[in-house]
Amino acid sequence: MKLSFEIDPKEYSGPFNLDLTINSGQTSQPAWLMKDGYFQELIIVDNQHCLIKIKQENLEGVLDIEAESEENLELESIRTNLMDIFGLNDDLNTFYNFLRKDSKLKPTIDFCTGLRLFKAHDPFECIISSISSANCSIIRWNRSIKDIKTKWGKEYKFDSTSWYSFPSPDILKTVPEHDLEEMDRCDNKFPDDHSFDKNLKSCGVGYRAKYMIKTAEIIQNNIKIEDIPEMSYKQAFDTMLDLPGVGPKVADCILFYGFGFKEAFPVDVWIGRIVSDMYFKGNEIKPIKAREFGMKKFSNNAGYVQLYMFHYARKSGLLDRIRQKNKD
DNA sequence: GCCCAGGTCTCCG
DNA sequence: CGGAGACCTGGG
Repeated sequence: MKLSFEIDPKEYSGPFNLDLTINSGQTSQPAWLMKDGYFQELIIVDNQHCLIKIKQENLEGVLDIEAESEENLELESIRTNLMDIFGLNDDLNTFYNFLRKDSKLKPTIDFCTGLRLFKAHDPFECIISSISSANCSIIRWNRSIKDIKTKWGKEYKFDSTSWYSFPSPDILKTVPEHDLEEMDRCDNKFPDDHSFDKNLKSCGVGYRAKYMIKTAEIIQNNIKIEDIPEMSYKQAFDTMLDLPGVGPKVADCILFYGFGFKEAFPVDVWIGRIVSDMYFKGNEIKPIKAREFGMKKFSNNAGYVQLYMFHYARKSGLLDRIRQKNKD
């Protein structure tokens, strides 16, 4: 099934910059592939995998969307999904009024106009990729996620291009952790080239491999992912903390980028330093304190403020100054 | 070849 | 509870 439709700016409140939203380095998922002028990704709609191509000709214009799937899908389901993924239900005008009331935050608007939450299209993938992102470079964990998809995901072909879904918890919980385990499982029927590369460590995830397998198992056995959005923030946070490889920073990333909890304030070293610089005269405060500060001060806007703070710091030169200061 | 970045876990007081 | 050190890998 193939269909195309548009989303009109009248359907959402405030500006939207698709390119900025996809490429601002938000920690939920690798950026969507840019090809033939469209951002493209395989997403899940009504439990079906569906290839989305989306384009924004100009910032005031409509979004052009093409969708393709093996089964028939409701256009309205796809629209609802995309509105959710790109934060189009968030009222940016109201948010900007909030930013303008804080002299420290007001300047972020000019650097971030149209930047929205880029929400994960698959919450389980978001949980695993957030675990792989901890203590790891963006390039490395993006590559890991791609590897995991090609090794254990299901293949979908559209226009002779192959797309791979992210494997479900019941698949991921059974994958071999490292090459020795993979070898043990193959009953001495070695591959011709004697290479063992269908194990998690071969995807470059390092010591996080065991966390991911255990997390997949816990989710499969003890957690209903669809219950999480119904929980209070605190309850959801504690649920995430029980997963191995998930600390406060990763938990908040999962809650904000994966489930859309707006009161989460994920603090990595950089956000910690930015908060220290903007609100504590450069006196370095501990990440856990920065988190408490952000949640209290920004409440339901905390997630978005974090997003805007980081992008602003990158573009305004603040981040470079902080970097320089930390070298001395 | 060596050192560094980057959150979480584990261990120790 | 708070602090210190280990953890895996890619890049400079």
